[in-house]
Amino acid sequence: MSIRDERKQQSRQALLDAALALSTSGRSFSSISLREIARHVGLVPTAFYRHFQDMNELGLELVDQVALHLKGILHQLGQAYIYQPNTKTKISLDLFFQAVEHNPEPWVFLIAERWGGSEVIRHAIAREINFLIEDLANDLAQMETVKHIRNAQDLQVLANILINLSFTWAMTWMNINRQFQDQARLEQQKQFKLQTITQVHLIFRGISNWDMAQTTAAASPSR
Amino acid sequence: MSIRDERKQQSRQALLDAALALSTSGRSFSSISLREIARHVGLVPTAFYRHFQDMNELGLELVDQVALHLKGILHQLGQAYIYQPNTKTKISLDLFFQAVEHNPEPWVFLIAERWGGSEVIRHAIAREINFLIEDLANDLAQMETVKHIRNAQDLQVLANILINLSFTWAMTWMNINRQFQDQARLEQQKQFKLQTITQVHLIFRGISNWDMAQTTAAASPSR
DNA sequence: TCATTCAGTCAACACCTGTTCACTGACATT
DNA sequence: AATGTCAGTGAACAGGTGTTGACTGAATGA
Repeated sequence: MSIRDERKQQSRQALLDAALALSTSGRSFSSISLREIARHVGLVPTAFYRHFQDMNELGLELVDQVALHLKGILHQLGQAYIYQPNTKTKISLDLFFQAVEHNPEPWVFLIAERWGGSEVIRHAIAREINFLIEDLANDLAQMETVKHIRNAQDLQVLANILINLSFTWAMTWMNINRQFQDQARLEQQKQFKLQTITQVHLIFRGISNWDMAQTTAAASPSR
Repeated sequence: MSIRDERKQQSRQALLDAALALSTSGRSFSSISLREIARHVGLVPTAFYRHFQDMNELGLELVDQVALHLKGILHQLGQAYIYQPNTKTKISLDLFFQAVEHNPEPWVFLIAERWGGSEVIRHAIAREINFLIEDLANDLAQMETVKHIRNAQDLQVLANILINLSFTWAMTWMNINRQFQDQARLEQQKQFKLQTITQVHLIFRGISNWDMAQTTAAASPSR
């Protein structure tokens, strides 16, 4: 790649990063401005147009990048769970919370803008979440606990529940880390972890006792 | 109440209604303006200040009103479920979707602004959602299926799951109604209903086989 | 070496925003 | 009937916004 193209790519990515950072700092994507992003990168407003036609185009690319990242994390978590069959739920959830804490921005963006102010972005996110659910369903199919569920629809329904709940977990976790400090934070974290563990246990207890006779008819993923 | 106070109240409520309508029409609360709301009501921008100090104050009142409405709907659904023990899950979910469809705005507002662009509103919504979870937990305590769960924390965890999933159901349902028409819509609705029924069945199967020995320690509601 | 491409610049535009202040006039109080 | 209250008005402000068009100058390719 030529020097010029490389520098262009850098600016482009800087704009994307700035947009992610701004729309993740407690404000919504639809309330941050093109000028603000450019300013944050150290560019003049009009330079924005050299990279994106408008904020929607920037937003769509952001959805792509963010979804790709989450897909990687979730798959990683899924594989860790599968190949360590004796792993307790607690350890898996610890890994999850750690991943969220280590790089919160993608989670915040996807979850906040899922029902956010931009139509096209909501569409794109719904699409990506369906892919995440599909991926998770595929990972789950390899699990011992779930081996008796051979209906693809039922697996998707399970993945659907887990993905949607995990979004709430992620946001709740980050809110705890924002609101509390020191040993009060540790206490809150502990209590919340206990709750999520109970939730997972409850769901997998439902799975363990799942009746094969009672399966869903054809069903498409949620949007 | 005097004539003047009554008219003031009317204007005030008109502002609240306009704000709800605008922030529910595909845009976010943080991206609608004070002037826009006043214009929508037929008032001059400065008249806004006769009723609210700023948009945050308006937003907080909106959260109150919306949460009160949802609390009523959810309690009604809970009671209907309890006092008709033979009611199938399907009928309960039909009632739920019907309620959402009949008055979508409160759902959209609460769910979209839950992770939206305003800090104070997110706080207020988190608070109200905790109340909704508490209320639902109380209603659930009266159910036959759940009679063997006497641990208050476990009931709250169950209510937590149901509330959070119901939010996704509500939004998904409304998206289906927006994107599809006629018999394509009916088909999508049918398929999605089957999915949610499976979700509920899965969770309550987990509840039915809940082991009393394995209960959570003290746990506070999610924020 | 010279002409071309094009990321970034600069100035200017029309428009929308929140907030101020003094003002009006229908209702309320005395 | 005289006085006070206060929801709604109107003009004006400083500042932010998206988008335009013509420009500069370093990297590119012939």
